[in-house]
Formats: sequence, C-alpha cells, structure tokens
Amino acid sequence: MAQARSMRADARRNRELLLEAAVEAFAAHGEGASLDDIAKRAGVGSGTLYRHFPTRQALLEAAYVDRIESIAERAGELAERLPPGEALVEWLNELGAGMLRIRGLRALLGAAVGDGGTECCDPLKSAVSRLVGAAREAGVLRRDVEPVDVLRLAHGVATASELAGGEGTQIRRYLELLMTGLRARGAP
Amino acid sequence: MAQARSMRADARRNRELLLEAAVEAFAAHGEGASLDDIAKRAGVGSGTLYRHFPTRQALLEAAYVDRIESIAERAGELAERLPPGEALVEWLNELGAGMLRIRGLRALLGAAVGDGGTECCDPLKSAVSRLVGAAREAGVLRRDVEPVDVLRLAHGVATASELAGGEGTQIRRYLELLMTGLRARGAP
DNA sequence: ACCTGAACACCGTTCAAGT
DNA sequence: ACCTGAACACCGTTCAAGT
Repeated sequence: MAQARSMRADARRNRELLLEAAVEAFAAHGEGASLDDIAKRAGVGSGTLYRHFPTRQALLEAAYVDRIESIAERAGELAERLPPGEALVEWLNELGAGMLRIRGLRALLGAAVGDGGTECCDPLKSAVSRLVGAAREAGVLRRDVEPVDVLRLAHGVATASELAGGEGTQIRRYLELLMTGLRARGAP
Repeated sequence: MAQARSMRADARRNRELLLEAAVEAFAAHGEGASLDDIAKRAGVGSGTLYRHFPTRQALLEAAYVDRIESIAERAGELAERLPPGEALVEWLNELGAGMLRIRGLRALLGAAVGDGGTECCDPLKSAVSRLVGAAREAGVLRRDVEPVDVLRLAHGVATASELAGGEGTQIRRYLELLMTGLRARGAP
C-alpha cells in the first residue's frame, strides 16, 4: 500500500479521515467495529475504505502503527535506566497496560506471534529480543526461552487480566508470577 | 431451559439433532460457526434453534457440558494417584490439551472466568479449588494465588500455545514455567 | 406446545459509472 | 487515478401462520 507523496491530495486526505474514524470506532466498539460505519463516519464511500485497506487487519495495523513504535522505543529507555531483569519486567508491564488500554492492540500482537503474522509488530519483536538477550547475559533468564515465547506469554497474561476485568492491577501480579518462572533455571 | 421429560417427543429429538450438528459445526468452523447452517444441517427451521438455545453461548454450553464434566472428574483421579503439586500440573495439562483440541472450549472457560460467566463451568471451578487447596496445604503453592487466578492463567497459557500453532507440545513447557511461578513464595 | 420459513435488518465486499 | 454508492451475498433474529 503506497503511503508516500505519490498519492493524490484527496486520496491522502481520505486515508487520514479513515484512520481517525477507525481509531475512534475501534476504541468504542472493539476490534470488530463495523467497517461500513467507519467509512460513513469518515464521510467516504465504502469502496474507498477497501481501496486503502483491503482487510480489517490492514486497517488495524495502520491505525496502531505509531503506538506500536512508541512502545518499542520505551525498551531502549528502560534498558538504560534499569538492570536487565527489571527492564524486561517493566517493559512487559507497559506492553500489557497498552494492550488493556487500547482495544485491538492485543489482537494485533496475537496475529503477529501466530501464523497470520505481518511485519507490523516487528518493532516489538526487536525490542523484546534485545531485552531478552541482555537478561540472558546477566544470568537472570533461563536460556531455553525464546523472545517470541515471551511475547506469546505476555499476550496470554494480558488475556488473563482482561478476563479478570481489572484496570491493570492484576496484570502486574500475573507478570511477576510469569517472571519468576522465566527466571528459574531450565527444566532437566 | 427445560430439558426434562416435560418436552414433547419431537422437541426432544430436535434438540438432540441440533446439538449433534452444533458439535460438528463448531469443530469444523470454530466457535463462530453459522447458526443458520447448524439449523439447516439439523434439518430444522432456524426459529427452532432459537427456541432451544436463545444465544450462541447457550448452544456452546449445551454442546460441551459433558466434556466439561469429564475433565472435572479427572481431577479426582489425579489427586488420588499423584502428590498435590503434580496433580495440579497434570490436570492443568489435560485441561489445556482439551482447550486446544476442542475448539470453543477455551471460549467457554474464558467467559466463565470473566464477567459473562454462567454456571456451566462450575465443575471446573470446583475441581481447581480442590486441587489448589491440596497443593497449598502441601506447601507447594503460594498462598496469595486464588483458584480463579489459576484458571485464568491456564486460559492465557492455552491462548499462548494456540498462537504457537503447536499441537500440545508447547503447552507443557508453558505450564511448567507458570507452575514454577506459582510455586514460589509470595512477593514481599 | 412446538415448528416452519418468510421477512427484516445489518454487514462485508465488489464493481460499473462518474469525476 | 481515485471516488461513489448501488447491488449482491450472507448471517442473525423475529414472528405470523401452520400442525
């Protein structure tokens, strides 16, 4: 999907309007919000939505790409300020909070660590790889755990806290349980 | 929903046909299978489906109620044969395998430990309560973890392994990580 | 008392016609 | 090159008419 200057002015404007409407709609009605409704609220024909974003997944990705990048950037800041183990936990905590606050982000990460994975969550994968690498070298992480395992489990933990209905108080507890398991030496 | 003898013979038969079709459809197309299709395959009108099962959730529950009970019963057998900690892990492993094998069971447990909870998963809640209680008394489980936390985390772990696309090899690893965290003494 | 199936509303997706 | 919106297919849900 071309996103560059090469778009006609009205096309670029429509794309922007669609994204604004999408962010609003996903926040209000979850990741399953009506696409037709999004087009209507953006003031464009439904065909225009499909021209810009051929699938729901593509729209979700475009709507949240900047959030994903800002979460990924936090990894660097935390790595500077905290020891490796704590930096990883803290980052997972922020990632989890983001998944609870921004509806649809969890679905996006889920697809990324599954088989429907696109490149949109690559910044998160790079971030967790760096944090996991550092934690391993510091000896606070078992060596048989891959970065992608950590993302999957973080996704699972976010699911668990969403089920608990909490606003982020549960996720900290669950992450600490998980981290204790990750810290222990590998199974025989 | 009356399920007793009080139903007319044709009603009881239709109910049975609907359940068979539902189990098949959920297995083939996931928990979102078309209800209209289920009615057609059962050879009844769509209104009949709604008369027996007013919501998709009600149909899911009726379709899997016996599986749920048989998983719950396994808890007792395992508790007799194994020490408390191992019995809990083993049971969680079987529960997880069930969630991966039978599509829709995970959704059902998710609803049960969330706010949309009905009484259909109560056997599972009782089972985990007994196992957790025994493990606590044996001193192999931290005391600040509630049975419902364990179910939620098991649900999360099953989600994580489903994302991994495995057929039950990952879930064992993930459960062991989780169990290590559950075993450790409570946080300060 | 229960069943049927037409009818309605809603949503996703496509595409011919328009600028 | 891009947009529009009518058209189509599909699904969930209701309800008047039938037995």
